[in-house]
Amino acid sequence: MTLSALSMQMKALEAELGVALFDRSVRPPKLTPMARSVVNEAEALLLREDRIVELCRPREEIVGRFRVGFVTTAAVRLLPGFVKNAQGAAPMADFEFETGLSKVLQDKVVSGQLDAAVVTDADGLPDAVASVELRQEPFVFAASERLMSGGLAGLIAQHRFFHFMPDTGIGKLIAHEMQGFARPEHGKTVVLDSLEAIMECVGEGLGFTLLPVPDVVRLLSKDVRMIEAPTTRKRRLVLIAPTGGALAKRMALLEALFEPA
Amino acid sequence: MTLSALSMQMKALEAELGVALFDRSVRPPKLTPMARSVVNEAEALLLREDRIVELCRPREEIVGRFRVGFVTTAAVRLLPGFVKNAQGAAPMADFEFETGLSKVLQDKVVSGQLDAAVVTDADGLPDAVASVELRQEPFVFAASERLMSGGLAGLIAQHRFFHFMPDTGIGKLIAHEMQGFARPEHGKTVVLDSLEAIMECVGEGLGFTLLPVPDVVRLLSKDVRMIEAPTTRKRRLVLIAPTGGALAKRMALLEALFEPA
DNA sequence: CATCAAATTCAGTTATTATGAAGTTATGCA
DNA sequence: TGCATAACTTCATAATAACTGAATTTGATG
Repeated sequence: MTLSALSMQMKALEAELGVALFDRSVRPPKLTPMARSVVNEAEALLLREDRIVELCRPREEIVGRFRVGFVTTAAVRLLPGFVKNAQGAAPMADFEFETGLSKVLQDKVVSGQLDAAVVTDADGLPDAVASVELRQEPFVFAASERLMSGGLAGLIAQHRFFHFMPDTGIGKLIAHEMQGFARPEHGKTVVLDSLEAIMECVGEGLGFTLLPVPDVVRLLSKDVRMIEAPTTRKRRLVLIAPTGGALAKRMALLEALFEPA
Repeated sequence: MTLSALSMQMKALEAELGVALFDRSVRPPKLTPMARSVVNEAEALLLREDRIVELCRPREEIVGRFRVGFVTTAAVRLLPGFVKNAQGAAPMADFEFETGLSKVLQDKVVSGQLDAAVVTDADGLPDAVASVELRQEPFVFAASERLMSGGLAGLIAQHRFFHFMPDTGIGKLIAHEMQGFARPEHGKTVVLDSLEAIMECVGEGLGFTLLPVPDVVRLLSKDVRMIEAPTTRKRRLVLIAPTGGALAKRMALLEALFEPA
């Protein structure tokens, strides 16, 4: 850079900021106290600018701000561990989270509103998303010990059934399994959208339910016993991302963030 | 800004950073996760840029990074209060400090290496500096009670004199005063460059000294008594700044930072 | 698959920034 | 103190970067 160009820039900056930055009564011109403050700030500014370039340097690590969805029933158990793992294994990445139903999250992944989501894979995934399986969770019947005297068949035939939302991922699997059992016609099924509420009712001896093991275990109260479901497909928790998207190639890295501590 | 110009800037930024920022397979193009991170950083960057402009906005307050000198013998007492006051009354300013002899600091103010300094005004100040008086400190004789029996005249005539550096601001005033007293020819004067050491010796009963009141008081040990000096000029602590400099007009604001809490 | 709107590319223009020569101004030495 | 010198600034001009509008390509919609 020419001295003349520098001089013009100096003048221009003084005009722009509206303050005297240089004391030209001496040679070489010296910085005013105000200018020293400006330099201070400016150096910090340039350092931050470098951080953007640094951020974009190619590396074997997840970098970016990702929007990740968690199906409500899994968020409680998977999200805390994810945040913790991300802190250590993906410090250059940050995440925005939202929870919702599997179907909703899946649509948002397809439409690009989410970069990835953890959903229940009940009836297959569209081609538009790539997926990896995170967990397989078997279903169990759960009921108070007092209702168990008639065995599984008696339990199902005689007591109230607490059914988690039949139109959700988990719910569809539950409904499917229940078709194999004879059930009284009316008034014996209660649909609820809260795992916590279901398990509370079960704990009170108000009936039985059929849910994935980890949820039952997490919300278990004393006197409640579990009976393995004989035929049900397991609940598959899968991580999905748009096919061909940047994340689809990084799936393994992202998947690692879901490992139990 | 035209859409075409925007498009070109988008492409240029991607080339500069070497990463894909936009997913152009959809309309409107959407940000990649990496781009969202970049946006995050960039917004913070712009905010900091505004801070520089804000810094330069004219206001009735001291703004800038100032280099201030404190004469060594005053730094102990004045600097802590100054820092404290500055925190409250001049939050937009910051300061670099150095300590040294009055003469050295004064030269640095004249040459512009310092923006201001607190010095002892022993024999007048050059035209090149503006000044305000911060403190007037009378001199006192100090000696152990045991040496006081012969009064001031006896003290001076018979005991060892601890003389603070005669070539400094304070030292010159001390030397001037001592000319009015008859002193034994040889071996009775010890020159020291440390107020602390002098007062320690005086405390041990090894002789007497003549120093500004605040320093004596600060370092007083038991058994040491003070006698007011009869004729001495007081020590003047003055704040100086280059004449015509930016600070010379703001002297009153700066002076306020030296007010006792 | 055709159509339309949206985004990009390209060529030309304008605005910004840099250069080199000429003119000022502080500094140092007689 | 005054003159010579080097340092800085100013000005005219050249180089570069950014912008605009028309033409083209490309994703979205029926």
